[in-house]
Amino acid sequence: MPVFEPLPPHLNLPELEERVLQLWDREHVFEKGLEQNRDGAPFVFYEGPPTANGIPGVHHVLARSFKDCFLRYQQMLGRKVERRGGWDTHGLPVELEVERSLKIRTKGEIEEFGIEKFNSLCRSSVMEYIDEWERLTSRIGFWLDMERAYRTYDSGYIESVWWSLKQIFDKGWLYRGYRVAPYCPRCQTSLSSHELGQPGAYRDDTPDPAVTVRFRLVDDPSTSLLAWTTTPWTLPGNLALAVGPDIVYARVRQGSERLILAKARLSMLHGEYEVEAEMPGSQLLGLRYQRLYPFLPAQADAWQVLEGDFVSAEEGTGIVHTAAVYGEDDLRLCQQAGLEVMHTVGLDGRFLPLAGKFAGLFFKRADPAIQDDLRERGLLYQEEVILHTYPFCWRCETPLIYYALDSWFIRTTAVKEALVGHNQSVRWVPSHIRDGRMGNWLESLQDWNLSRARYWGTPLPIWVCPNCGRERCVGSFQELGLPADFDPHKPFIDEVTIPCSCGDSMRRVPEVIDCWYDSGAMPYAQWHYPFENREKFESEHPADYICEALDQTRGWFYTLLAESTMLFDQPAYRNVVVPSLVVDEQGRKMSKSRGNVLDPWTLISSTGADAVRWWFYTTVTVGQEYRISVQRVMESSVKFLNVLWNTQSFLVTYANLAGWRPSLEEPTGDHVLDRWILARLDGTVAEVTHHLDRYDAHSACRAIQQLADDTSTWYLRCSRGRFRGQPEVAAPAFATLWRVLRDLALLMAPFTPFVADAIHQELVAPLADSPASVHLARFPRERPEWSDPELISKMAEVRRLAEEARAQREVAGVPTRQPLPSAVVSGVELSSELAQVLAQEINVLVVSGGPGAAGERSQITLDFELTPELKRDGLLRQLVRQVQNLRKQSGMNPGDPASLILETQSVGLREAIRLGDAQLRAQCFLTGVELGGPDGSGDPVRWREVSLQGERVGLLLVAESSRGHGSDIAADDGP
RNA sequence: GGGCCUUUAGCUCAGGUGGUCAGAGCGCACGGCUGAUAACCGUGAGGUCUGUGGUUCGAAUCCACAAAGGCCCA
Repeated sequence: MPVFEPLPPHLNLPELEERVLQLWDREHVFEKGLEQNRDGAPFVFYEGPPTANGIPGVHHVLARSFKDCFLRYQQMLGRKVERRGGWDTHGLPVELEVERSLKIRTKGEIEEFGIEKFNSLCRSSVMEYIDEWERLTSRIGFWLDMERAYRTYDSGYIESVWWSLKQIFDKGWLYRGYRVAPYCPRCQTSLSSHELGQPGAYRDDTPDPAVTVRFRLVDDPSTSLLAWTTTPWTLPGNLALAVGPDIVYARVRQGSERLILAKARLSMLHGEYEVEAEMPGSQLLGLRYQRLYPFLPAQADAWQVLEGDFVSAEEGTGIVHTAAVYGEDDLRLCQQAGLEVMHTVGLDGRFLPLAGKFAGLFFKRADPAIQDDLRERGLLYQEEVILHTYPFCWRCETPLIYYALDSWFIRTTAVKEALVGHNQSVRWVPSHIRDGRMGNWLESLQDWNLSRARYWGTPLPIWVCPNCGRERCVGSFQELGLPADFDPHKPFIDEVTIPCSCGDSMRRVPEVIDCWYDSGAMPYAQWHYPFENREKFESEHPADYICEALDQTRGWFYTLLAESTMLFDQPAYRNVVVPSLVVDEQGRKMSKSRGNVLDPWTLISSTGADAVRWWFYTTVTVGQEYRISVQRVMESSVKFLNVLWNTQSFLVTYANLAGWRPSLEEPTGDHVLDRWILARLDGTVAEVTHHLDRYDAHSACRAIQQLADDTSTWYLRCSRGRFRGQPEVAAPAFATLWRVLRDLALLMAPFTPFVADAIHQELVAPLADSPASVHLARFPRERPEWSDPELISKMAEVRRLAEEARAQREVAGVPTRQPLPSAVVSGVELSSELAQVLAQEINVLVVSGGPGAAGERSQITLDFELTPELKRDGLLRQLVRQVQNLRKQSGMNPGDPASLILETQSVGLREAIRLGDAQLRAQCFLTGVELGGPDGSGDPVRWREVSLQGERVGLLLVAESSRGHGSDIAADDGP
């Protein structure tokens, strides 16, 4: 009865993983792991909620691989690691999906359809692919508690969000204001950045008029300020001109008029001119000019030159025309100057009645009319057509208009310093994001535009009295007398009114909030804080660790930080790992239109999830792009998982053959190779721990891979003889290899949870009292008694000398199989054990030390003098090799008895066989060696003619166990 | 227009704090080893470490500028 389960000859990873999944399921390994660490110190992880209204892609596998490995690591250290899943359920993308399915495009159509029905469709749409998500999550081995997952549309979740908004409202940080947004006058809605990111939203080479306009000075109408704009339709709304205070301006005479513009832009003048004066922009401030149109009501501070930090002298005239409500800079400037801002164009994109002869004109159509008008009045200095990038509505292709809309804001700028400070305390991986992408974002922080004039979202809990204008922010359902299970979504919540102290009824504002606020609220809202779980939340916030892709910097990473700072004056997470993008083999972004999207299921079913995970960890450092393909993942898998599997397979084969059994006793490690590989193991444990504590999976995995490689290509290679030797020789080697593989499985468990557990099941499970899964075991710890840096560096030297020796053999034309009498090593002191390892590896009888100064590069010199005995040994070794080859090709297993019939004319070979008979029988598991000829069957597998040192030799191998039905053997898959 | 990242052999990528750092793997050619192996080892072809300046006794490594690609924001 073999101790270890015999292994299939080749590793079939997808199949193996399915078996491990069944084991986890059967043994409740996930639940047991949580239970086991119930009293451990919490390691808090926040799951960034995805939206399940689309199918998951390869990039989700990436993020989830990184999420998983650090959680498994911490759990193996004994920490209590809850992993509550969550779903992001609100927002415009959800609405757009439903709009598509209903084949409607505008808000009017939604309201006609009915908000209640519409929102109910949104609610189900958002969970449409939830099964798919759960299936993939489980298949890639990401352990996540999906049964208790939070959902941002749950009433309790929304109530927590309301609570938080009330905190912010009470601090005076929630206010109503204007904001300029790209707006589609046909769909009558502003577009989110998400929609602007849609392919085709921005179009290069859009032709637009570019006009240079004279603004005549009030005090001297023969002198004009020149301003340049590509949106003539905004000119009737002009309120001010802006100059840069440090830009140098010039006043020039041209014919009978004087013009003022930036000195650096004089080249745009046509015709002769004469510079009369130069001045900095600061000297122009306050200069008053005649307004172009009398449409807007007069106000004291309008139509003068103001200072604008956004003005540059690289385009136009260096003087910027400002219509307050049609540009972000414009709005800011006019508000700072205390101007009352007003629209000249309505929400339908047409000029308002106040616009005189332009009233009713669609804004784009007004361009030529306004140009004609200004030209006739002599105010147009120059006009041309330019090509530039301009945004269009991705739904209806209408050119967008930057338009100031009424909106609610959170005054994040009030806590800017705290945000910057808390961000500094976070460990970012890769580190540059902290001061780069995130740091810069915080430096140029704007107030958070919170409200959305949409339908499917958390309703903004602000009620306003139409009579007296009183505003009230509601922070709980109880305040409204609503039950806990009330559905607070539109349209239901809009029917709830509050009596106002003035006697009228307060009504809720119509807006919902930015769904990013929802996701940023998950630390507290997932626990319905502060209505429930007060202590739990307060003791576990901030999270130890989060992980999402790079695109979340200004998304979730920011909203978590912002809300946590405003509500609790804390960061929301201490460590954040940020994997970059997954792109195709050529480095291009994956997109449906390119047709280069790699389906995660295709990938996993051909390579296995562990291969994909390992590839993600090892291929590049976090932060770089992942150029993925099935082929590439496969290559990395062969390099590591396959090698490791074969190492295990070797142990299993020979341990079963020798009847060796594992025990919990420590390996004795007397042999230099055992001491060496244990020292390597110890060093690797130290290294991996060091890297994982710093959230560096890449370096940790590379160290593990190096150890696996050393185990296979040096430890095993050099130890093969011992494994086949007598029990007292073999046992320490088995014990050492077993221990290395066991600990490798532990080290790998966070990264390749399937293979690690399969190795554990194979090697460790035969022991009594072993953990039911590698994931219920503890992570290895350093063993100072194994540490031996000196031996590690000496062994590196031995490996280098072995290479040099092989190179010398090649030059001399003597194959490694031919034993040589001796080699002399100089420049390095080798112990006799190491000398023996080297001697065996390069096949010489003796390695001795020679002269050579310490410090100089070590060298080796081979002695190529052959004795008849050595020649005979070489011959015998070549014969052994041929017989072994024949055995393998015949499908025999090591240990299967066979007898050999051999035909040769060579006296030398006959002599070698006679003297080496015992060795030949032992190494090749032969029961008998006879001289004879072919059996006449002509079977090329059984009867083989080979050439040994120029002599023709015929070999016939007869398997003992299968005498009489030898064809069964020949039918095996062979070479 | 702004920010961040990347640019090292045909391909994929390593190279804390500047001084054997010019490397590994894959691929190719030739040879070798091997009863675990789709493995391993050796030799060879192939690189002005994107370019240009600078700091330094010395730079792939630090600084500046430029080019190409990617991402985010506008």
